[in-house]
Amino acid sequence: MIEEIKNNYGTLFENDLLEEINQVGTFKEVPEGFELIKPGSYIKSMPLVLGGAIKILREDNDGDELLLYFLEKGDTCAMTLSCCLGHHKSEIKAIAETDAKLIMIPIEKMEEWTTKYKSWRNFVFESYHQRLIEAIETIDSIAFLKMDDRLLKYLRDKIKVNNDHIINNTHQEIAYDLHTSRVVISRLLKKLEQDGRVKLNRNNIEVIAV
Amino acid sequence: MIEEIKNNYGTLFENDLLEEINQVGTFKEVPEGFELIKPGSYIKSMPLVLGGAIKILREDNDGDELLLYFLEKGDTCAMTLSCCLGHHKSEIKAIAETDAKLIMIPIEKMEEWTTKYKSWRNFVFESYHQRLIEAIETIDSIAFLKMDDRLLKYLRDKIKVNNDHIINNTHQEIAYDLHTSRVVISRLLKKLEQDGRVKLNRNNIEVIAV
DNA sequence: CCATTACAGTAACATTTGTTACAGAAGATT
DNA sequence: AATCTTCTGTAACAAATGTTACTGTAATGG
Repeated sequence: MIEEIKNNYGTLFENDLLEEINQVGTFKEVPEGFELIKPGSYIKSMPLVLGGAIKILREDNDGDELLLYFLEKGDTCAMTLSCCLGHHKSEIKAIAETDAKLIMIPIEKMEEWTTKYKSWRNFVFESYHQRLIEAIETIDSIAFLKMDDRLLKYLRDKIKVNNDHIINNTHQEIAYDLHTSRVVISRLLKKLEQDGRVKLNRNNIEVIAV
Repeated sequence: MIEEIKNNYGTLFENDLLEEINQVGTFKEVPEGFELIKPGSYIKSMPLVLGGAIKILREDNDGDELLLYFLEKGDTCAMTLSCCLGHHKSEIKAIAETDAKLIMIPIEKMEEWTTKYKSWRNFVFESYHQRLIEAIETIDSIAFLKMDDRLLKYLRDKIKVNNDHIINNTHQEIAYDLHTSRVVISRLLKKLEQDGRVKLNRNNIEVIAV
């Protein structure tokens, strides 16, 4: 495992810390679609992403969803962080977007390392900063963009995290992520196809230019 | 000054730290409407709020605005924090919502204290957590609520931070904060007045029940 | 006091987004 | 092959929000 940790975090953390992560962390491999965090649950360990992508969603009381952002390798979930450190409940839902590899760090260690390792502290601060910025970018999208541009941004993000120009999702699934209706997405995708920017198939969207 | 610091942060910080804040912090009093942070600027000191309220806004490239959240006494601005610690540019705009009292902490001290004081570290983590949650609540509002409910939430927040049931703003100003048009706000406020929930005057909204 | 400006009210209309309903095609199941 | 289910396309319509234009009235400044 140590090799994979070094690949992703080697430049960030000192050797002592890498060694500790290797000692106390639990390696975890999850399949696409696996629910890592349920809203309202308490979290006892924090994931460091080694590979694959994790989708972070917000869910309202009616069960309506909205995609907040994706985590990729080298990332960690700031919400989980703060839930662990502050002993708050989870405010979000996390689903494996692709098959993913993680290391789970027990919450006691996180607190210990915060005191012990400057690099860990910086990592935690930097993670918070990144997530706050991503949350604000999400706000930008919803507040300032119309649905057509939000869809384009979504397609771009999907391509990036999946590293593939083919998006294997139904229109309904996309509608959930963007918190709109299936018909709206179908309508906009059709428009994009007419403009030659995507090619639509069943369960599958081939992105040509977004 | 030390008394005011103790009033707001006495339970949070140990005496040594309070003393240091008193030593190195600069007391600052700003009038309502004062622009504390411009988007895109670099920030060299971090504000701790002693009194009054600060409004944190997001601005897009066209100059369109959206209210993110308010800071009150005992709060600090997580975006500023992370800008300082990570030496990033400001992503937001901060305006004094009311006359406000602040202590400005030089950025070098912040980093020093992060190593030195556990209470400071926890404060910083807790601030990040709060701001992340507020950002997510803002996302909830925009994504899941219609404009009428967003307006109600806005009125409630205003009452809270100003500690006054009279809101001294024009419809246009409210429209800016919620990123919509003046006509829409006038329309919705009129509806609220007809329902007996507010009383409308020039430059001034008397909130009865929201 | 008069002229000017800022603010609020309202109507008419455009646009965007959401909803309902239905049809046909693609897969899956038996 | 016949049936069933899921996914997509489309039309028609409804609701929410945004835009333009014009009004009257309150406040302001000479």
